[in-house]
Amino acid sequence: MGRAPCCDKANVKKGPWSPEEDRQLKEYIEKYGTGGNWIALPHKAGLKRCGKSCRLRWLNYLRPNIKHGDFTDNEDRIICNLYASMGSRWSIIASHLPGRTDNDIKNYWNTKLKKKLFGFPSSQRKPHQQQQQQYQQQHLFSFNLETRSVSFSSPPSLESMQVSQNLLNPIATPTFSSPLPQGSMHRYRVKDNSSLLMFGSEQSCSSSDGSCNQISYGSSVDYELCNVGQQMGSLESFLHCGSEETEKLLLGGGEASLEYNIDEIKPLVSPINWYNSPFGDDLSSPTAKDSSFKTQGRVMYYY
DNA sequence: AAAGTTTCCAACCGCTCTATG
DNA sequence: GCATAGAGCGGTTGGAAACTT
Repeated sequence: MGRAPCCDKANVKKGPWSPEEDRQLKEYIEKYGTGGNWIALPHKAGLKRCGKSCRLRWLNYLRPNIKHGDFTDNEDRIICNLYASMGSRWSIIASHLPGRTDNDIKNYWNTKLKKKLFGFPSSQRKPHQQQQQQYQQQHLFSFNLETRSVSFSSPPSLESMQVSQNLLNPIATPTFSSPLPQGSMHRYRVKDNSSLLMFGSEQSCSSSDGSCNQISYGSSVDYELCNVGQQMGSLESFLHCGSEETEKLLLGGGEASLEYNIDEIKPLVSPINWYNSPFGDDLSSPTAKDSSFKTQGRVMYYY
């Protein structure tokens, strides 16, 4: 047996809110508050709406001091920074941007900021299927030991994670007091004894119909790597070093989290575009289909 | 000018978490 | 400890507006 619906769906109004409904809801909440019970609120306020719908309307649109549109560069940076460290935790990200709602930030990320970051100008439109195909082909990431920068083209699958774990000697998963993204988390020790932490949820693509579920992915380096690479690559300068600073950044708190430019954040949030393959764009070569790791000079490629 | 396509965002859906009895 | 209800969250969708052909 499924759970009971939160309201009588047959007798509630759906769709866009009218100015009159807005006025009713606003007046009621300003006078009586929510009473801690959204389910009962619409009836008391004389609205034929579901409680959840009222809550959403109030939180995302009617409550005081809500800002809409025109995100500043500084807000962009904060969003990217937090997305890089914790993924799509929109409510937490919103809590760092006064006046912004999780829904607003989520929409902004999905429709504008992601494209801005990944360099898709709005005029460069591609049919949906073509974009999807391109995305599926680029299952690559590279880790540059010299610059200590990590570039993701897309997250590895769970199966390939296991292959890479064998080859890279996984070490214990570190514990952070800050919230980390949901999904898988892996830490690898690479050739020079530095280590790389990866986290995120998986993308699943169906070979039969070509459809893909959305992914959420991030990467980070741990304290050890921070310590050895303090002055070297963009990742270290992004994350800083030392437990206190790192935790601040993972939590998105503190002044330091605002000091980085978009280019530094790009490699951390991007599932595409920044790999550096010796095969160029020829991803159809037979070797590219092998599920194995190769090292080429200082750069490690994943196929 | 019309038709087709894409973008954007408000709103919905369904799930998990938490409080309560 | 279990069941239930409500709150909150992230993902998805519908449709209007904007843009392209």
